Amino acid sequence: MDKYIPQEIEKKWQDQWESANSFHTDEDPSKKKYYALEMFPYPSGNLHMGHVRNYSIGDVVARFKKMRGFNVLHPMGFDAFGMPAENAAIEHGIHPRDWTLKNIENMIRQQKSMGLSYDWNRKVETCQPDYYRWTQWLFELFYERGLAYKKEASVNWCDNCGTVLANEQVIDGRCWRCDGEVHKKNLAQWFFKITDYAEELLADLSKLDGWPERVKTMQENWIGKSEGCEFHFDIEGFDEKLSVYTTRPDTAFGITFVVLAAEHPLVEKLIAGRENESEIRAFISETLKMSEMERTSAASEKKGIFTGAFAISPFTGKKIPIWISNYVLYNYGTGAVMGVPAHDERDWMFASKYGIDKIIVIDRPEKSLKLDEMDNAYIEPGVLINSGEFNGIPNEDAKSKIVDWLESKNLGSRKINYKLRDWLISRQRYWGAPIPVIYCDKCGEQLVPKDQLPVLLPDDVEFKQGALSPLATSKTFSDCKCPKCGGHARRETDTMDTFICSSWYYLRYADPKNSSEPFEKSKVNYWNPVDQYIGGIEHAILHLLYSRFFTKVLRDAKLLDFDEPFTNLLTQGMVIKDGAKMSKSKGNVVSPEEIIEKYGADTARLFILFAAPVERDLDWSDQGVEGASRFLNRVWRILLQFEDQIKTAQDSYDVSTLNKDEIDLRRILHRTIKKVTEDISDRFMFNTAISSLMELTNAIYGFQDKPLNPNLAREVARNLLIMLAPFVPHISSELWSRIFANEKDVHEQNWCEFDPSAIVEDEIEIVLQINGKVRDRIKIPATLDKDGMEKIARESKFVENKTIVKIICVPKKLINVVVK
RNA sequence: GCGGAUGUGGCGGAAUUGGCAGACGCGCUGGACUUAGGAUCCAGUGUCGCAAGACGUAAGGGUUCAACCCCCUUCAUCCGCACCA
Repeated sequence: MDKYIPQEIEKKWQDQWESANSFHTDEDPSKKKYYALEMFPYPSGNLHMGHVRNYSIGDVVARFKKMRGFNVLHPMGFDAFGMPAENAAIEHGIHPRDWTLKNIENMIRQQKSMGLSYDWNRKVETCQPDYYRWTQWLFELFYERGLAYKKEASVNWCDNCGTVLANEQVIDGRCWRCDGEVHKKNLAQWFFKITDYAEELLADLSKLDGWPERVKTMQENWIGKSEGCEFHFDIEGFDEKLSVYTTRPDTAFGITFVVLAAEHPLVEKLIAGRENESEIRAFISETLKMSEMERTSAASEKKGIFTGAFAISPFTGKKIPIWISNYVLYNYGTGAVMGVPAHDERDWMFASKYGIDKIIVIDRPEKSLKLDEMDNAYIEPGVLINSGEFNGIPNEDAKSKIVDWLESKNLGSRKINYKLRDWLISRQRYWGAPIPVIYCDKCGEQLVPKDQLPVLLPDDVEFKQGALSPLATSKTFSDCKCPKCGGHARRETDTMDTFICSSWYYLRYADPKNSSEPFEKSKVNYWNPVDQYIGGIEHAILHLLYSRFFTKVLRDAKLLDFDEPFTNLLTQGMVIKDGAKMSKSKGNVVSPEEIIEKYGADTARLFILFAAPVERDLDWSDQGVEGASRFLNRVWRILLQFEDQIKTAQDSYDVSTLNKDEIDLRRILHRTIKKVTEDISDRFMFNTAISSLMELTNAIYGFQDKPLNPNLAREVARNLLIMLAPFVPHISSELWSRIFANEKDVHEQNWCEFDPSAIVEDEIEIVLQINGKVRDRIKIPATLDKDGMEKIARESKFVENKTIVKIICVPKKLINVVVK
């Protein structure tokens, strides 16, 4: 018997699959389609273990579904635009394109060495003109639909990256990519109007039954819907109105101050000419200097200053002092809030600090509130007091009654607010899809005509750290003709956020070579939505929210006929080692390439699928890898030991010729088929599926030194290899080709079915409990009914001399006798 | 602070509907084969106990004939959000 040498067989099978075009897919309306997709990688140059895990999971799903008869789409591509390529250009003088393409080449080589069942004919690379042409085309579609606009705004700026960032890309006040500090800057930038879809993006989360709850919760929080009302105050001595937004109109009679954000446009008017104007201005500039982080931290101190102006409460007619404070956000609601210290914790702190009045307007049901006994705002439910005609109404009911009142007096109206902001999509970088817009002095902003797309990236640019838009340094790029008047015009020199490229790639896979449109509608409607999407939790908001937005816009544009891009989402856990995420700085990185070279791809895949459930973090263990390798060697040896007998055996045979041990083995086989099938298809429990395959293998070893019916050996080998195939494709193909030499490759076989009659046992072991404690294990006929079981229990020596209170029988499981 | 998750041997983890806790793997111990073993095969391996047995799923309580699983309280760890009025 020859030895299992993965290095030899893996390459052989990879080449064979590639030359046979084994994983090529076409639309086939006669078959049920299945679209398995792993998040495409950024081409950093090398796969890391997170990729290996991601692709191993996806490959099991794709191969399994294929064996179950689905027409499977399983593509791979590269999210190829982005900063690192540009940093390489800055640091090493290599062009981002060359750097990226070289990295892609290496990563494809590594992916191929894993034996993944991708249809490589469908590869997409977002940095290629034949792809970004359609990214630009989609930008124009958004523009034409009023969903892309340019405006001057206070935006997030990362100095390191020399570009603006979307809100979603700012993590704890830092850049998602380089971790550098982000600060605010006023710039004219392009936005996508994702807020138009806020309600649908929120509401449709309920359709996503196949998504993890926590991802949906995160998106829900990010969209941040709140229902309340907006109303306005008159300002004493000014012909101005001051609007505020609140979710607590029921507390409105308790307003004792109003607070403006430092940026609020009214501030300037209100403070002009006050005797302490310079003091107020100093406060404002100090507030504006604070970083976003400091200002929005709930922990930071609430500071404020009185403007000297008064609003008039529409509820009580009283004068309400107008303050400015650092705790009011300008970009949410109206940038101004009402202060009700008795019933809001922030207002309580603020009022306490500056000696502002507090008025209780919601009273506690059990015991009346007294200000001097309170050291906190009262935010529980209660009944309105000090609220004029609304006194005595429970506060929840009062909310809508007071809004009705405001609406009837034309003072305000119901209002829904979202935390979600429009998506800032322009970037002052080179390595991205140029925004296809032309500025003409005469005709204004113009889209590049569709037949002139793509707007190609120029080569004559300078790459400099922190430089503004490298495209602006090109001699040739900016100058152009206005598509409308033909006069001199200039191009937009910003590029698009790479998240735009990745917001539609899963659609392009359906029709990757189309040169007349982004994709053919019928093809996208056949393959999409993605049936199973697999990737890391880090995209819970960013990519997954943007893709949902894109899908909805494209649906409204009638380019496709579904509402959600990803029917089922699996968020894999991280690969960690020694308790920490693998990282160069911690020195705990395990290189996939080295593992594959040493043990083979099958071992790497098997270990990573076996070591932990897919959604949980996986602790890398070199010894665990050894264990996986050991198992494959065991499979290799035991199957080849029976090779000759199996070859001469029959596929259909009379199972009544089997002896008792053989019947047991056959039972284990069919139980394993049942379990593995369920574990893969219903639960994604690959770790337990593999463990039962190990148990089956252990059971075969019981026949290592004793005769095994060749027909059964053949049945076991056939099914074991079919079940192993999605996990460890190479060794499965190799053993299959040796044992079932004149049959098609194991990956072309149908998945196995279990034989229910093989699982049935004549005699089963049940547990006898006395007062819930296990006292005995008894063998009984499987057909024995409750009465029979009870009889056995009564005759048991463990019941002797005891008074039986009750007997509980669970068929096929246990008997519990309650005694005194 | 709010929201979500997790907590089981020396370790990774099983236990699918409330019904034998610890499957499978790692590690460890012993044995076989062997010049040798870091290969392979076999056996053992939750804790205490000579044993019968008792105890045991973060801690405490509850429901139940029966609880890792359901309910209540507390703790720890991780993740997300975090002045959103």
